[in-house]
Amino acid sequence: MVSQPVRPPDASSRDRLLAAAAGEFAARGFDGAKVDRIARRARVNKAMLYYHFTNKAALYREILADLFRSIAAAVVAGRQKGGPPDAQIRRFIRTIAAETAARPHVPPIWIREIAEGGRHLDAAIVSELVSILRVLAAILDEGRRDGTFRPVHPLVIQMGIVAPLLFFAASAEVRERFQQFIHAESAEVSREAIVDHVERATLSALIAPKPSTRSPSRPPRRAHQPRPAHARR
Amino acid sequence: MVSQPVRPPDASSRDRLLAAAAGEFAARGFDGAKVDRIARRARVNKAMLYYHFTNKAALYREILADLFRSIAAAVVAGRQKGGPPDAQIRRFIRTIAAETAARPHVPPIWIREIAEGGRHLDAAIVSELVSILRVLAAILDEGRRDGTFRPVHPLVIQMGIVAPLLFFAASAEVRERFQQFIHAESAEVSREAIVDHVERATLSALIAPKPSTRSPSRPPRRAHQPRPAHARR
DNA sequence: GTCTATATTTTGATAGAC
DNA sequence: GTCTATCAAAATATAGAC
Repeated sequence: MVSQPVRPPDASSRDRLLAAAAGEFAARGFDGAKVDRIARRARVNKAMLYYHFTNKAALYREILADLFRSIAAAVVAGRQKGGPPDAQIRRFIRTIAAETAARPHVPPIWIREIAEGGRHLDAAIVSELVSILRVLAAILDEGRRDGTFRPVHPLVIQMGIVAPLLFFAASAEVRERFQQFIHAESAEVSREAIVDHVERATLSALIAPKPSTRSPSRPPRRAHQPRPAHARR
Repeated sequence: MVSQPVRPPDASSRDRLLAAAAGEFAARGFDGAKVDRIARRARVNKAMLYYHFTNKAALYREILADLFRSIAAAVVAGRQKGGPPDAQIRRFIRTIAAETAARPHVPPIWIREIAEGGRHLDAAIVSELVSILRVLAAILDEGRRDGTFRPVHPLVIQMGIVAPLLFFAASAEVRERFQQFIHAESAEVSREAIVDHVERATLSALIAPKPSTRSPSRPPRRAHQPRPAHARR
């Protein structure tokens, strides 16, 4: 049952194709990515691509699946470390940030899938995405029962966290490209600055207001309450 | 100097092409959009597209330019209404939200441009984007001199605001498509829920902490200070 | 597993009549 | 301004030898 010798038969062509494809898909999107270019980038003959993968779409789905699988795994692992809700939120944020920083092709691809209406997502992939959301929902619920968090839509919080992180990472090229126009007032932004802001913004939006304390120039509006999350199912 | 009769000579083919193209580009991206499909959607002969526009790229740039021009205009107009910094931030957020809600093709296109590294942006378009950022920077600066806001990178705040709003709007299709998988815990989210959250999160992250008050489970970390924004230029 | 053709389809773009 | 017909390039995919 030892399926393969310790060192896989050939770590080269298939893996190189995957790496090259990830880069190409990230930079150009599914339709903009060209099979010839992927092969060339991988320094592999184009026919090899069709030897290893059914077609362009299958190759893309493989990358998508792997991408979300690993992020979901990291998030789930983080959840298991437990701790107080606000610390868990911070960990959630830093996990996403770390994953996107470690693999630069993630943000553009993720972002594009959103814009694309999830046309390339299949059930397996969606289930990974869902498990990310479920972790967050669990943390939020814990915090709510705890009394530290106000009740919120997990999806809203998800977007508040994930969107800025992805945008920041994905926009590196635009920012650099038009640095000259952005002037000094906001030239380079460090990765930590974003992560910090997302942490601060998310948490302070989540923290249930102490009955006494008031924010300076206006009393905080009541949030649109989501149904208590137990309605169905 | 009355350039044209009250009713423009023909509101049809050109405008219909623009509308159809906006939809197609939003749904498929530049490379995924097909000229034939745009023409068909506009119920116009394909040759007409090339009569009105130089080529696919020019058509796309026209849409991009118009899109950012109108958002920038709305934001600048909002700025001129003045008021206390936090109210201005709220207005900024609601302006962006309103613009994206009014024109559903905006979010996907905007998002895609980020992922694309701004490959299709020309100087004119970038200048509109910059003026949006400049408005925000001005508000933030006002708030900082005011003592109500802590010093921050405008771009960080921009992303914290714009990214979730765009994501929410652009993800409508994905969310609906996989509603079944998201379970009840976070089924539909109202547009106001997001806008509310973005307001709350942004403002509470911005508000300079009253020396006395402390957030519950951990003292707020010092932000990574940006250089005071006066260094160069 | 790898490579050289090559088949096939799709797509952006234009010529030229009306 | 509008349409038909058509071209030429690009791009996905495969056959088949090694």
